[in-house]
Amino acid sequence: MIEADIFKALADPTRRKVFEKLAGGSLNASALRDGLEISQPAMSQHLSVLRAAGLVREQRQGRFVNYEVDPDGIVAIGAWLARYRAYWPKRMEALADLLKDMDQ
Amino acid sequence: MIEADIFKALADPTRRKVFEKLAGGSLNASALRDGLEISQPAMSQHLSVLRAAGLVREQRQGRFVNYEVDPDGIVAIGAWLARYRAYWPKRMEALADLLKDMDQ
DNA sequence: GCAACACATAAGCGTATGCTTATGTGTTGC
DNA sequence: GCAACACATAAGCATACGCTTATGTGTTGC
Repeated sequence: MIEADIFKALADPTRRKVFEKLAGGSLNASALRDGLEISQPAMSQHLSVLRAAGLVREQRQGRFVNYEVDPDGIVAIGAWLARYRAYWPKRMEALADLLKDMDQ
Repeated sequence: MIEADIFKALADPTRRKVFEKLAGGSLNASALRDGLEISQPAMSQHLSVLRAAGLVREQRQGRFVNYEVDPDGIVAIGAWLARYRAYWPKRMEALADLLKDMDQ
């Protein structure tokens, strides 16, 4: 059950901040530490959790490891959210189109 | 920051099961226990967490308390997801309409 | 080769979380 | 009133989680 990992990963405020940073573009682990007062191992562990959840993917470049948002995680959340379509208010009706595509 | 509560609430597998049950319709705390091998206080605590997160809302009816999905929680998740629109794959493009409405 | 660097992993520790049992609060119906 | 019921809260406990320091792994450039 990957959605378990996703919600657990996003439950931590630091990981959400990291994810949000990556939404602005690809960054390596050191760059991600800027602003966040956190040790290097802590960041490494957080990135490991985000990666295991499918929210982030990595790409080695020399001795740097670049991280970026993994669309798969985004899709998984969208798919989960789509299951509760019956409770979407009218202004979220547009999501119905998403569900339609995902069912295929 | 309510989205912190939302993701924390959904990080627990039992609470996700409860939420999914409620997606099928309003239920009271005892009925929600059916199938889930969990004590009455545990369920009460889970419901408290879900309610604090805005995912669920309650309605007293005599000595029963009926719980139902709170659309506010759904919208909050949708709004969060909308922030990462740039990383949605094409088949999630429909969500763009949601973002548009939410920005108003 | 080897020193410097970027990152990952290991081990240990304090706190948060989810569970249990016990008890409290509020409602129903006799 | 009071017994039965539905649910909430309190207290205590085992485990999970996030952090730290220490160390390991892999890459770069001299």
